[in-house]
Amino acid sequence: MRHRMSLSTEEIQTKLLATGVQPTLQRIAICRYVLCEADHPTAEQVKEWAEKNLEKISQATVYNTLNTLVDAGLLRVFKFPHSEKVIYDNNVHDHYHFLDESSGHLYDIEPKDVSVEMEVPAKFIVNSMEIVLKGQLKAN
Amino acid sequence: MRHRMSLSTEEIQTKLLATGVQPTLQRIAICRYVLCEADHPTAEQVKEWAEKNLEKISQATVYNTLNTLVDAGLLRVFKFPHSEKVIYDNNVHDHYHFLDESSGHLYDIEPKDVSVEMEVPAKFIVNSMEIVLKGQLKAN
DNA sequence: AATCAGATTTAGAACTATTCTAAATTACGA
DNA sequence: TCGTAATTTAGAATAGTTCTAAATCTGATT
Repeated sequence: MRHRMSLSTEEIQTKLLATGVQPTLQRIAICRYVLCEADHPTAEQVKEWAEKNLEKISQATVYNTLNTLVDAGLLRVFKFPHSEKVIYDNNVHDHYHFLDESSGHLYDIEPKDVSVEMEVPAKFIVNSMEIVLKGQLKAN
Repeated sequence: MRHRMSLSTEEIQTKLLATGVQPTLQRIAICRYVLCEADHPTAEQVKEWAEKNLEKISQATVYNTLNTLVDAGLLRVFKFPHSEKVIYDNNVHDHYHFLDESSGHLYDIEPKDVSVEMEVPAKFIVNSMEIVLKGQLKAN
C-alpha cells in the first residue's frame, strides 16, 4: 500500500513553504517524483528521473534536495540490510517494511495491519522499533 | 547477554576444520577475538585488535577472514541503520537486537526473551524477521 | 627432504554511495 | 536595482569494502 499523493505544483509549493523550504524548480520537480510517483526510490533513481524531467540537474542537488526534504519531515530515509543504498520513503509515519526477496521490492506495512506483542527484558527501555519482514508475496 | 565462548587454540582449529576452513595463523587469531572476546565488532575493530596481536596483518586479510568465517557459518554480519559499518556477531542463531541510543552499544535479544505476536496482511509470506529495538538501558 | 599445485596473504588500486568544497548562479527583501 | 543569503553546480574527497595480481605459505606426494 503506497502513499501515493497526487499533488499539484501549487500544493507542492505550499507544502515546501509550510516546512520552511524554498520551493525552487529542482525541489518542486523532485517532490513531484518522490512524493507522488516514486515507490521507495534510491537517490540514483531520483537522479535518473530528474535527468529525464529537467533541463539539467547535478548529482549534488539531488542529494542536497533529498536531505533537505528529510530534514523538513516530508520524507524519511531507510537503510536496509539487502542494499548499500539508502531508500527514501514518503510515508513519514511509523511503519514497518516487508521485503519481497524475489523481486527486491519493498512494501510498507502499516502498524494497524500487524499486531506486535512484544515483551523484552526489563533492563531495556524501548523507544522505537524497526521491523523488516522478509519473504515472498503469496502466489495466488 | 553476550555469546562469550572461551576457546583454546585447539578448539578453534577444530571448529575451523569442521567447517572446511584452513586454520591459518591469521584466521585462528581473528577467531580468538571475534568468537571469544569481541562484542559486535566492526571490521575496523577487528583490524585494530589484529594489529596489536599479530606480527603483521593486512586489511585485506581481515576482510577476507571475516567473510570466510561468515561463509563458514561461524559468524553473522549485520548492518544497522545507525552506522555505515557492518558488524559481526558470533551469535549465529536467530535473534534480535537492542540498540542503546546513548552509547551506541548493541545487545542481542534472544527470541526466548521476547514474545512477538505478529499478524501481517495475508499477501505476505514471511520467512524471516529483523527486529531492532532502540532506546536506553534502565538507569538503576 | 624437495617439489609442485593450490590456497592464502598482501599492498595497493578500484569501486560505490555519499558528502564536501568553493565557485557560479539565482532569489528575495529593502 | 542592489546586496546578501540561499541554492546549485562540477568535481574532489571520503568511507567502507572489494578486487587484482604478485608473493608467500601449506601440505600432499615423491
